[in-house]
Amino acid sequence: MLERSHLAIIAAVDARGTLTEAATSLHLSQSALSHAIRKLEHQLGTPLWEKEGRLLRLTQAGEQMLLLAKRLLPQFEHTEQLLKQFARGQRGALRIGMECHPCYQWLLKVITPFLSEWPDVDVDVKQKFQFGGIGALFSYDIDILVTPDPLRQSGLLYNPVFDYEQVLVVNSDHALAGKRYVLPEDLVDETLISYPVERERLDIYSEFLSPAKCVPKEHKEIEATNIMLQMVAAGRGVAALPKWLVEEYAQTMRISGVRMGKQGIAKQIFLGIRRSDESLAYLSGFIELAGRVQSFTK
Amino acid sequence: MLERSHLAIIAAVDARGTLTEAATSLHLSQSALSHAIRKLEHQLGTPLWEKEGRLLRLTQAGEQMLLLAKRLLPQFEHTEQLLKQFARGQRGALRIGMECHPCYQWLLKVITPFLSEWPDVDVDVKQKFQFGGIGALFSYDIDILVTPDPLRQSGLLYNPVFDYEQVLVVNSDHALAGKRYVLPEDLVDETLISYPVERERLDIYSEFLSPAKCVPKEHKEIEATNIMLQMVAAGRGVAALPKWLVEEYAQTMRISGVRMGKQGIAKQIFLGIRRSDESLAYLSGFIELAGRVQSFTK
DNA sequence: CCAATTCATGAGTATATCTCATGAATATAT
DNA sequence: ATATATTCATGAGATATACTCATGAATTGG
Repeated sequence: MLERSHLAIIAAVDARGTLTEAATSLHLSQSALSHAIRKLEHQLGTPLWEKEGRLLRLTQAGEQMLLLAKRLLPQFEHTEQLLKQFARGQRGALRIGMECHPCYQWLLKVITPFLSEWPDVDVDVKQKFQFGGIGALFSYDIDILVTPDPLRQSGLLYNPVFDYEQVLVVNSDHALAGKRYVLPEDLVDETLISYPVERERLDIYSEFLSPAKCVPKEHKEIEATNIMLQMVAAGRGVAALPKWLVEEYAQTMRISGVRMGKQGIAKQIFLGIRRSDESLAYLSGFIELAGRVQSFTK
Repeated sequence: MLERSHLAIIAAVDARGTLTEAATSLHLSQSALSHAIRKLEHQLGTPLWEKEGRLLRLTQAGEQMLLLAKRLLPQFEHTEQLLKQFARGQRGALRIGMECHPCYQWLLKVITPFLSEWPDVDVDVKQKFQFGGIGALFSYDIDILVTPDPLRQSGLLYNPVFDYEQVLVVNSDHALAGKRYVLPEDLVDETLISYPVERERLDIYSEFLSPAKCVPKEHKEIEATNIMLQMVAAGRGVAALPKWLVEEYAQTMRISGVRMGKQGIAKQIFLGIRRSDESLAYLSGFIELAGRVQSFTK
């Protein structure tokens, strides 16, 4: 069977002119090459070289093989380079899954430096999962999951990347705007605006309203953070969002954040990965970078 | 070093799904494959597969390698096919050199059946040689030499392919047209038309005129056989050509052939090849075919 | 929960490959 | 012309590689 080593031999002999020099360039003895050639020619049933004086000249069959060598050898080398980069974790595709709507703003701040620090790693962000974020991790649809719920499972690894407080966002002229904190009862006459996810996954219900058995007067769902805040600024409702996000928007919009409950709602964002990917350099690179960005936004 | 066998493995595993089936398809034991994979992954420094349940799934590095395999393996196979054809002598390029101008007509009759009998062999005909026909053979400019002069040399092999008589061609109304044979003296008032080669290589000089110390009144050189005969038919001169060729043209032109000297000039055409090419099937095929065509033209 | 199937592993063997020490043929220099 | 250096070829022995066999551990489907 024709092997890469055979292609290397024919290319080396062509490049160096003599068998002896080709041998040294391949870190082999001249004898080894001679034997290898003899064997190959015997297998193929046709000579690849003919002796001309004390040098060798390619036969037609040899020319064909040289053609193949010149075509294939660079491809072997290229892929070897690529695999070396994979081995060092320098190259790959990082598919990020999001289970935390407002985190998108934060994510962008991580992705920008990541892309320049890992120029050979492609990044993709996905937000919809058929079987939830963890399912997407296990089914290799994504490589890293941004989530506030670290559902510990064997095979997964969670890294906390930042803490924040979830606050109520209201119009700056709203009666609740100046308060130190709001109580569940304060919202029974309000219109609540949230991302379109199940209520069990909204902290304002699970950690604030539901324990007090309160519900808002109305509940609207809006996908885009920006629009959501436009609505709040227009006095059309209230929302629950990370404090840092609200503070950012507050510079250009008439909105304010108010603590929910006396203790406030403390949240934490985790990056989940498959344990088997733990050694991937660009993955740990991403997580490390995410930690740095946290302190920046604080 | 990445080898073809590695590409074969990754392709087989991809095609069959399991390592076990891939092993049998490669005529190897499952253990052999497992060892080979382990070693390769260790060399590369990166896993190519990850276990998923009891099956294997490709990593990103593995995907890259599979891509390479799907690209390169068919090329290996194609060239192997080609080399097999070379080995059987079914494929090649036959470069024919001509040292015999009128033989071109005859050669065409050989080439036509040859092309259909050896569909994978390309044919090329060359007529000009820097260092003569034999030099062209030795320098691999041509593979077969059509010549009337078999200059025996070690390393060359000559095969006679046909005998013919070189005759004088005259206009049918010429005074010499009806004669049994002409003598050198008959040509001293004639215009001789020949191919543009040195006189020593023209038989009409070396074997007919020169021994009798005769020269024609005039000597013109014309390259194309057809034009040469047009001139003869128009009574503008006489020429020396193979008898069979003259007889062919005589059917449509007013020309006749006349023997030169009482014995005539007997000629023989040889096909010369390099001894090292003796085993090339398509070469012996050509020579054999040339012999058959001879009897056809006789 | 058992039987079947998967891949992994260690040890021993077979095979292929390489090196060393030559030889024969050819080219180059004296 | 003859010596000398260089080429590729070859045989034998050493070394490294690859393969098989027997078995184990993990997973899956009935």
